[in-house]
Amino acid sequence: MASKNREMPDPAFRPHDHSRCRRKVLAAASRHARDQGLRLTPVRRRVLEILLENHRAMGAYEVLERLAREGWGAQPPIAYRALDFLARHGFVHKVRRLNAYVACTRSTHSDPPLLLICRACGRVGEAEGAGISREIGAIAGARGFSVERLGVEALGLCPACAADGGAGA
Amino acid sequence: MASKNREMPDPAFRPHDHSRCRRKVLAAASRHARDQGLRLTPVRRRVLEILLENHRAMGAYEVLERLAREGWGAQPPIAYRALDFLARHGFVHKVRRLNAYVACTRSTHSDPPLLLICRACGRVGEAEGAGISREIGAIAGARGFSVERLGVEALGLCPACAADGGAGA
DNA sequence: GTAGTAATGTTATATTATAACTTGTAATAT
DNA sequence: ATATTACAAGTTATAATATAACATTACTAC
Repeated sequence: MASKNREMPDPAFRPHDHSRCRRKVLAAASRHARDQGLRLTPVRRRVLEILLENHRAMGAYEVLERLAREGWGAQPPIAYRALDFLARHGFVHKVRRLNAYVACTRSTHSDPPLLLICRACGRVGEAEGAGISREIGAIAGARGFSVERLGVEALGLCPACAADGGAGA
Repeated sequence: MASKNREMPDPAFRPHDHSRCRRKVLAAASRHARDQGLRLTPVRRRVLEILLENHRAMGAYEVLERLAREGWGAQPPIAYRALDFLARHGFVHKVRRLNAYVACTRSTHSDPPLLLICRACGRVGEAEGAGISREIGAIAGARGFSVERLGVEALGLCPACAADGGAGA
């Protein structure tokens, strides 16, 4: 077992072999789509690839611009529909604080992650949120509230930027 | 001690003496502003009052419309500036999932709450998030990420709407 | 191959938010 | 009291984000 993710810092914040990282996620996504009977069509796949180019979140219009330059439709719904599909099925996460989208790089597309947003470099990491989710569910449940969807976003400084003094990336 | 809030369901989801609820919060806000040297000016106070009319979140333009009808400026910055001020100082919370604002009804304006958003009736409750915040801080910290701001939003059904079968309010 | 369904393309517009500058108001120092 | 300063409110304009509605194309099941 080469990696035991539980106590590893998120790769998003460390130098790593990103082209491998990207390929792995994409392959996993393809498999997941096939298994679930989801249609990971060319645009959708391309949007995922674009988001996977780095660990930053991109706005819908930024994605759209890329698509347009590559010959896809140039109207907002093109990007929004692909992003909505990807988000609905857990391939990407919507970062509400940024009105932007980031590719999910975790192995599971099920439970919602804890998003770690670096305010200096803009990179977004994901921590497993299962424990937190359970706990929040319990707190809410004690108040009679049943949680259906959960979003947890932390804004702060990633290790690298904290080392830089928090000023820049 | 009349109420021990820790294991009480949020009043937002139960019938209660709302005019008392509202007055209490407003009085506490005034006190807080005075103590902190914050200028709770007429527009700002009025915006807080408007949000306090019920436990739902309102969009900035909805607030603006109210202000305009009451003779205040009718341009977006009027509303946004008041809302930004109130949010910066914890008098209201921005509900990112809704792009809307809800008055904070907790006694403390310090730590970030866990927002409970009912998808059926639109009411928003707040649970104390201190424990959760600590835990998230720990998880992030273990990855070298230092959390500065945290947002936790749960979408689901409040007790009343769950009893209704989740269809309406 | 036809019918039904889902995805894409396109036009138009709605919604949310901010920049930049002007005018007013309140606190502070003299 | 009045000049100075700083902050708040008003105004104009526009930027950024998102969706509705409908036409066309592609895939799927029969």
